[in-house]
Amino acid sequence: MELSKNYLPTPIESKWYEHWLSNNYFASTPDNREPYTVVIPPPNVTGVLHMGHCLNNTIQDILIRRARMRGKNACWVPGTDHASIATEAKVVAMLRERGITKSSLSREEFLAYAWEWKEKYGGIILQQLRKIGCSLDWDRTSFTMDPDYYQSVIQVFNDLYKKGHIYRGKRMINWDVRAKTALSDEEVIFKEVQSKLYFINYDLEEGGSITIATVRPETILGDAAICVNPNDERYKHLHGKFAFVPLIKRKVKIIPDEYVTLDFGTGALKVTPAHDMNDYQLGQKYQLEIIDTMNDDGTMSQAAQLYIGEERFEVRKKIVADLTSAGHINKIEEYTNQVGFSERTDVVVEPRLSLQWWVSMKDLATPALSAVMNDEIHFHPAKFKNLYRHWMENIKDWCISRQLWWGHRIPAWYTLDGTFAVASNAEEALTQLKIATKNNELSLTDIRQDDDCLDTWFSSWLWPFEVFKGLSDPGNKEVNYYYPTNTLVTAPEIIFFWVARMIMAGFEFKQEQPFKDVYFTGIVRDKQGRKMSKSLGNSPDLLGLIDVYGADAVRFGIMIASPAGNDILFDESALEQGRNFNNKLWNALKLVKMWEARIATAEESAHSNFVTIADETEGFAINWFENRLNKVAKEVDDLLSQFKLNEALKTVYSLIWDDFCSWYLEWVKPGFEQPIDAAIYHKTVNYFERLMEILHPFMPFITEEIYHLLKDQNDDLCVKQFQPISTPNEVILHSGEILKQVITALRDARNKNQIKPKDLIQLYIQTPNSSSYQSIESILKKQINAHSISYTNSAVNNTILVNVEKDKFYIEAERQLDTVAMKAGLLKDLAYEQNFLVSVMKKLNNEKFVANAKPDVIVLERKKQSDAEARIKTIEESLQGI
RNA sequence: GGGAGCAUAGCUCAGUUGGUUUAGAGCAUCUGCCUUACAAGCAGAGGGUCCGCGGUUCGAACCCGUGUGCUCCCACCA
Repeated sequence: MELSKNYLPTPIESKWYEHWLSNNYFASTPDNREPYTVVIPPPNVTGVLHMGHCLNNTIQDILIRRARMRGKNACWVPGTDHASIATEAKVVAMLRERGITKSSLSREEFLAYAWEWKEKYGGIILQQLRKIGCSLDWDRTSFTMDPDYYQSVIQVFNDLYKKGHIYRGKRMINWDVRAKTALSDEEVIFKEVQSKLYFINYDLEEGGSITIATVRPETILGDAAICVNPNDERYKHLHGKFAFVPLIKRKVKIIPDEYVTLDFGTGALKVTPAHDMNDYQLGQKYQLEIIDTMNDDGTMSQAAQLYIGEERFEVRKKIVADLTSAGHINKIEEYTNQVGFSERTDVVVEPRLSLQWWVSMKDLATPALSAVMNDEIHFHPAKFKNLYRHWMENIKDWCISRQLWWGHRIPAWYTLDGTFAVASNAEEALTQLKIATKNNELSLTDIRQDDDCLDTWFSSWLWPFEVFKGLSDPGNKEVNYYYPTNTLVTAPEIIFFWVARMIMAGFEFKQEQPFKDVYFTGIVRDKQGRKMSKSLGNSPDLLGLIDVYGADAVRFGIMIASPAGNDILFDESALEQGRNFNNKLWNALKLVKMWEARIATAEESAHSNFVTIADETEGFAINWFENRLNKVAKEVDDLLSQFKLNEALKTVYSLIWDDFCSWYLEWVKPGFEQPIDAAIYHKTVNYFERLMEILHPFMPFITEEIYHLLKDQNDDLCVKQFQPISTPNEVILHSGEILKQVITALRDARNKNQIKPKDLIQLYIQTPNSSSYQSIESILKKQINAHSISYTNSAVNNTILVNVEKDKFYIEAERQLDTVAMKAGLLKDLAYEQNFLVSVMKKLNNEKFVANAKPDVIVLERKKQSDAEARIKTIEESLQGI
């Protein structure tokens, strides 16, 4: 079979993904193996695959594939999140394009469109995950609004309500006065605008006046107090005194509170609890009256007393004029501030108080905090523990109602007079309401369900157990087997939104932690360190990149650039490195396939010049690489156990590229058009297979392909089990390192002396233990292009001298020697060694060091000393010879 | 404003409890090679005041203090 010049990923990737799927390799069912479970952080149904997903899911796939190859029952659950805000916005936009406004539709009609949208676009991202090779158990695909899941969310709401953890409370929301709807924070766009800061005099009850500063003079009609900093000397005498709101003469108290900054405006703040978040909190603290001076369309209400029914910005102009004529305007300054605008209608957003549903978090947070602090749940990297602790210790209550239709509708029903009941369904609510209102005549048509739906996170916090129907079918076989899950892989930005809440939900509803390890990925940024965003247009087209470089190269590129716990600066050059690595593997395969065609016959093997595995030299190469393989396999395994995926990949990369390709294959490579010993060939194939095993979790496609091309296989790498790792022989490994060092030093000498690569040299070795070199002679010859190697007891004249450790090497070539350069090189080496010796002797001559340092440290320093002395002696001898 | 984190080669990062490190890797750079798997390659090399200052210690990239610069999260200021 003819192999292509370069590796061509596309057909190979689709071939193997189909093959794995048709063999059900990704499907998991409970059995007697140990489970390894990962639930995907469900992407939004609106999502299309971007770099963040790619990183996140590549990591999960590496963990899952490794677990599968380690004999675990690996189960990776896919799914999507209904993402109420994002999806509703998409659906509204789609309707707008069709000329339909949301307000013209009933809830049922709107939801029909939303489901239509979800069915059409909601699965795109899951399809895209197949492209990057994710080995997800597709039979388990879940959705946060599946019928059972939906019911569990409702049940959780009821449960928390019964336990007294859910309550109703006021909250300031973003109100769009044109669309007459609440906006989510994401839908508010802050723009810098040129405003005016008005300084307004309020008359004091005891005479005189106090001046406050505001950019919204129309809201003074809702003022309930004036607040000053308690440490502000200017106002200390006014604490507890009264002032009058201009125009309407409402009497308001002057209260001291730390909230007020001394150096802004006049240091005196008007407090308007109905129209400002912070003022609302001050109002709560001091039990101030809440005067809502605005209607839902942005006009002034009855409570304003003045300008009733007039539009807010008109009122601003009028009230400034009226205040001026009444002599209350002290001054007006230009002022630049940030003002929120509605994404939908571009009108200025009005903060408005409304009644919302809340979860009290203190009790839920307690077990969730200690689980992480006691490392029952391990955070990787651990630095996120601090952040988590700080947030959990200062946890605020969670507002769970959203003014949206797409989501889990809040299971609360109201009578006309506002009496409400929380229940699983309308019938149950009716029963409760009949009792509450003492009205047995009440019917289903008299009660109305809450219009709002629940925060998306109120469903996704159940994800780790509800994907196994842990609540809808409690104690079922699956949840008992797979829960708690093993590893959660997610971005640190949702540590509070999602991770913390899943931990709370796990303890609250399953009495058990949801996962054992949490791996926080970095944020994917562009080359300049900017976050990837649609508006910057700096997110690359991932599917396009996969087409160009192949999925394995994309996986490689993103992982090699992704240090644990740090953000990744994405650069296409990393993908090139991945593609080049693919080619390297492919070419190594081609070399081995060439050998396959030239395996030595019995006669050839009997030939006296033929090298076999039994020869010392080839035996050394085989022996060395086998040990090297075991050594590095263990390192990789340890790194992966510590979730250092990026270091693990670097280590495998270097094992394959440097140790296997650059050293080992060159060492065992037969001479030009020579056959290869069968035993060496089979060993090589076996090593190559093991390398493919180790690399498979990172680059599944090419490794599977090479695994099958190497020889006929009756299994697939995807489900193969890792071969056991034997303990490496450090002595052999060390000899290998010395050999590499000698080869490199001699090649360097060739380079520096401008000996052409093709020119053969004659090498003389001066060493006390020539036997150690005799066993590697033919490798050495091949690697430095020498026609012969001999041993000597004294310096060889007219040669290039190279020192490695205590041994001397003389290169004889048909070239004029540059003794000046050679001497300079040796002097440089000598200076380095002498300086090194000085630093060692400084320690050893220090009595305090000898008295205080650990004995093994001193032994070490003494060895450094003798080694350095020996090297200096060698160099000095060499210098004398020049 | 409150909190968290980071600072080591041109870039991205390793560097385990302070001592085999006058500091390692990959990428980039430079030199020489179209050598019979691979020029998307091979061989080799150069490159660092471990952010500044002070301290602890026999010994500091590592521990402590301080200054500077950057990043993120939360609240965003009338």
